Amino acid sequence: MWKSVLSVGEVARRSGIAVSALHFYERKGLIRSVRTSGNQRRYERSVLRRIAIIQVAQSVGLSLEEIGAALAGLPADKAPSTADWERMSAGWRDALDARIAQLGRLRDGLGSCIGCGCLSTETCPLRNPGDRIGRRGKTGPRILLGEE
Amino acid sequence: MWKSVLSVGEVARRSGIAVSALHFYERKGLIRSVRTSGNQRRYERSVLRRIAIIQVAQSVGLSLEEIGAALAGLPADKAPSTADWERMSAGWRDALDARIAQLGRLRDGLGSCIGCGCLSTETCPLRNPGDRIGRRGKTGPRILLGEE
DNA sequence: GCTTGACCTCAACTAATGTTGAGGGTGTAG
DNA sequence: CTACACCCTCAACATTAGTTGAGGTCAAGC
Repeated sequence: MWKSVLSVGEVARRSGIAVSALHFYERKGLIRSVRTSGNQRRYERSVLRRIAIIQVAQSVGLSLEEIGAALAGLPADKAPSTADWERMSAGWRDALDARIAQLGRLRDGLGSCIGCGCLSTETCPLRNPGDRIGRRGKTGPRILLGEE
Repeated sequence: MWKSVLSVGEVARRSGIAVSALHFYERKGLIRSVRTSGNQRRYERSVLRRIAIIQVAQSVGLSLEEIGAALAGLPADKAPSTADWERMSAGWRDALDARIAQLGRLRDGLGSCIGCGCLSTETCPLRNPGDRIGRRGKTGPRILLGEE
């Protein structure tokens, strides 16, 4: 017999995400589960795809909130369509491009300042890059992408 | 008369760093001050250079702890030598290069997967990049650079 | 000498992304 | 039917990088 639903432990093993993190994602609304009569979580297989997307998006540098927003636009308990995935990943690729360009500018500035050591507030390109690392809010983790 | 020392407010204005953050950096050992008879902080002018370095290093993606370690190797209350700066910034540029390359691989994977939507755990390059974003510890903010 | 703005410390709070542990229920193989 | 692995909730903790506020002090101009 083929299992059509998965327990939280099975999802954890298959996805490499800790059970506690799966609970957390569920609280945040990123994934959903149904419950057995005994209140245990059971997941559709499509949750694995959803988790895969979450992992990729995290490695791109998105916050869970942003990922949740992106995920909210697609079917909750079916695998996303190719078009859905295409739209999301294309946007992320663009964001990555922007981030890469930004880091490139930073590196070039660093290169041109090596040996100069000026760090002049006025003239040093490193001091006035015009694009410091973006943040969400004033505190918390730095994110990888500039503001969009 | 030319001021040889600066109050915390002056440093804040000149560096663009909040007073509370300067206190914080001091607690973390990144910067130092002397005190007046009335217990107020007074900074050597060289602290501005040090803060500039901190800002650049943060925009490169280093944690304050890493920055502190790098800063620990150079004179506490003199401006760092050109050689000091050269050594630090060269290392950071290399780290940036590595990070840029990593993001490039991620973007390429994203590009090749757009329209495929596979995300197969086995075969999808996005799922097995071999270089997810580095972290310090298991929790806390993502950092921008891979492990070194 | 007094007022006003700048400064002091310390504790508590923020935010994101989870983990850990206590205390107790579930499900299934034998 | 019983043991044992697995699952549940909820609260507290960890980490980074700070901010905010309360309660009190310092310094400088008038």
